[in-house]
Amino acid sequence: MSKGLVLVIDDEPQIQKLFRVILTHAGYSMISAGTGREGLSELVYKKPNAVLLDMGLPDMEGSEVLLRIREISDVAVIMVSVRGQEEVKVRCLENGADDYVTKPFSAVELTARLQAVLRRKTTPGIIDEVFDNAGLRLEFNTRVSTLNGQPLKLTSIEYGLLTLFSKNAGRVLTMRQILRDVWATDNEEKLNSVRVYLNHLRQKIEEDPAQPKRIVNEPGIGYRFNLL
Amino acid sequence: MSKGLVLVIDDEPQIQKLFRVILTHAGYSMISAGTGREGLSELVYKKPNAVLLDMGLPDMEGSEVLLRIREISDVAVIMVSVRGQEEVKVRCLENGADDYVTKPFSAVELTARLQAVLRRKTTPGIIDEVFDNAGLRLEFNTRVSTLNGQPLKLTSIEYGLLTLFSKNAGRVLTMRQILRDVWATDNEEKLNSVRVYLNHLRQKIEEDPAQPKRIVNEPGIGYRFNLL
DNA sequence: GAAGGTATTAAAAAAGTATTAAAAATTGCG
DNA sequence: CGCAATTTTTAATACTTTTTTAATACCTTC
Repeated sequence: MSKGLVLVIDDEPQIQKLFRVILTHAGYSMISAGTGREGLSELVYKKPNAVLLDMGLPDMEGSEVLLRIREISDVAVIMVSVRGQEEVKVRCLENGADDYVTKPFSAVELTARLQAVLRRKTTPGIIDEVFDNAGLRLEFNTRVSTLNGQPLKLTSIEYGLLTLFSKNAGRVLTMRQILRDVWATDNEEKLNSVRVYLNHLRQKIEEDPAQPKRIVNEPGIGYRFNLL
Repeated sequence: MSKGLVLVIDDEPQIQKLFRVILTHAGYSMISAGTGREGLSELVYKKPNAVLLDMGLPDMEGSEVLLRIREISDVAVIMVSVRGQEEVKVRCLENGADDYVTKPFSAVELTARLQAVLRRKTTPGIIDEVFDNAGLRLEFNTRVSTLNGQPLKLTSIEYGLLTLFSKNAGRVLTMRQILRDVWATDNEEKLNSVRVYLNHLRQKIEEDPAQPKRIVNEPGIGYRFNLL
């Protein structure tokens, strides 16, 4: 029994082959498309559970394909890009991509991201009343937070930040997304504030704040909140 | 088999008739009295399970009758009043009335109140009308509050605040929620009043008002009422 | 080892809260 | 009705905490 159907949109045959090996080995079924146009068509007719979308396609930009996908579907999309091009990744994440992987990537990394993204998409219970992971607990209705049973004293912004993170655990949030959600602004002058507060939060919830395991930076993109 | 005997004290024959229809239909037996004096007499000799007491009687004030009743009996008493007269209702509740209905009322409303009151009176185990925590006690029916057994003298607003808090123990209430519930307004100019009253309440219910343990502030949000 | 982004820290600024007292409004009572 | 007592509001000031700002140090990658 397949774990799900994955559509790979990539024009390089070797990469296609690589994906096929990894995905089938991990228990997924895979269909492929070599162009953005073809990919969109496959999306409509085969209704895959997830899409792996290469940024560099012959007929159109990956980010353009993403926009078209989002016009018609809420399917899980993982962008596949080469190193660099951070601005593009950021734009894609803000335009609704669920995650991204950078070539070269390992099989473990890819399947882990895929699994995480699928779980988030298919579990409707993310509107949960409590977040609880490895000793960190948030009760959203009472606004109580604890770490290993001890009360966590959080300021209003710290709480907002942690709430945003916990509701998007495993995914990368761009600085802009954080600013918009917590500060309700697009004003880039507040970027420093985000960093200061991430520091505060790390001091409070990381075992070793100098070696953060939960709130990790994705250089040039933003931050990822990991489940432990 | 009757659900119980109800004494109606009211001087208007039509109202008497109305009560009789409603009560007998709901399965109660009913006796009536047209004056306060007559009502008290009936109470002594017939020992009803509940009394419906009209506020406007020819010989004496309803509140006066209530006081006389309470001198000799613990019977369930529901006051019947016309709309308005809030102060009178409050005073009656403080003087031991179990509930009140406002004319005009529906049959459903009356029988529901009656049933609730009788259940409370006859099953002492039901304490959902009481808040009790670490020496602080509120009886919502009678509007009586005590701290370590000593009567707490609360003003109307103080009582409203404390009721709101006790019914939302453990969760943060925003200033706006407090304003809406206790002051019935969204007018932000009243924010200071909330602070002044929180101060009053703390003086009355906190062991050390300078180091409040029950009513704690969540800066930027509002206040949390903690159970001890 | 320069450049770009990131982390850390401390102090300044802003926002929010506590407390007090007196004025205004309301209520209870003769 | 009108006085006295109480409750509620207003306002001023002191105080605390949060948030921002800004300067400096730190990594990583090329």
